[in-house]
Amino acid sequence: MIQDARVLQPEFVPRDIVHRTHEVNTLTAALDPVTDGQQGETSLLYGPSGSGKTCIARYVTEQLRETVLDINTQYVNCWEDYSRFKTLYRILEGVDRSLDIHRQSTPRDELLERLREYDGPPYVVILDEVDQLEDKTVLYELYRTSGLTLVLIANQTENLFEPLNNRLASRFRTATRINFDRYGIDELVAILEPRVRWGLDEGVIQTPQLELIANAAVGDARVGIESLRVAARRAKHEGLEKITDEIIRNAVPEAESEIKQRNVDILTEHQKVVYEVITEHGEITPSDLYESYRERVDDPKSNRMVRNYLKKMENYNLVRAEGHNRGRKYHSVS
DNA sequence: CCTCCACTGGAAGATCGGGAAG
DNA sequence: CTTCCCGATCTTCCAGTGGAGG
Repeated sequence: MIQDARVLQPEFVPRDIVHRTHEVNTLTAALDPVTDGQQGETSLLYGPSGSGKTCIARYVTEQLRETVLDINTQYVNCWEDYSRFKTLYRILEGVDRSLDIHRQSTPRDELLERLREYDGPPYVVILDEVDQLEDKTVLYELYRTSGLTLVLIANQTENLFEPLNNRLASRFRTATRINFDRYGIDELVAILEPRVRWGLDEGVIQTPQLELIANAAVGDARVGIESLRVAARRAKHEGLEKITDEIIRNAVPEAESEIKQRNVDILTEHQKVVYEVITEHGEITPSDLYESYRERVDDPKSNRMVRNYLKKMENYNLVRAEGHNRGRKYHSVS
């Protein structure tokens, strides 16, 4: 059934990109100065999740690494490294300058200074989920660091630079903007096909079934690939020769709930309680929510802290907030 | 229409845990 | 050992806001 499970991982970057050629070319052009040892243009990739932003960014930098010998690249997921310190640390890691910063008591600006001292070859840094950075000023600090070329990735660009003051924000608005749309059915099928070819035994799944997946994934490649993986795993588990339509119909919702479950797993105990209260009620007002939370835990956190938890869970797409001020209600996500 | 107040989210400072320096 | 500094987490305080309910 399964030949190479790596190909079915969402992080897998294919050798050839058959779509998004315009996006690839635009990003390649923005990074072109790097091939002459210069600093590239800052670029900003934006669009809905599963539309190929991360994949394209990694693909283009991979290509650069193959054609240009003298270059450093690093991928930073700001969702995981959401603080200024963690982001800077990860970037230093990419040029092996973080070795002796295992200690936490380094002077406040040591990390940024080290980065500015860097005088090696061009350094391309991908900042994924950049809208999740809680201290956006680090963007400006990085922008002003010579030798660094930034590739920013975000879901939407609406309020991204709002926390920066106007003068700084306007600099970022001149970045090369690359818009990603949702994949169409045919495109999604074409993305799944090579993964089927390399990842699965021959003949276990046919094109019409890939269309089923593509339809259900509504343009989200991550959901599509995850669904394919779940379907193959299920078929293998049931000892089937082929992936049936029945399996696919169940695989897509299961893939979606697995993606969600991964986010639930990383919540703290208190956050999980808040999450449980919301899912049990389906819809609840802030005061009722905090009241229930208080009853369920020993040593409850403050109301303000629970609001931070809620914000975080909203970002993780685990809960939905509706209404403003007194009309606010928290919903579970179906 | 107006008023009120539940709710949000920024700011500042306290606390905690951990690692380094004295 | 103590002291100091760090990031991370959390609390306290509060200004601003706009929907509920007269």
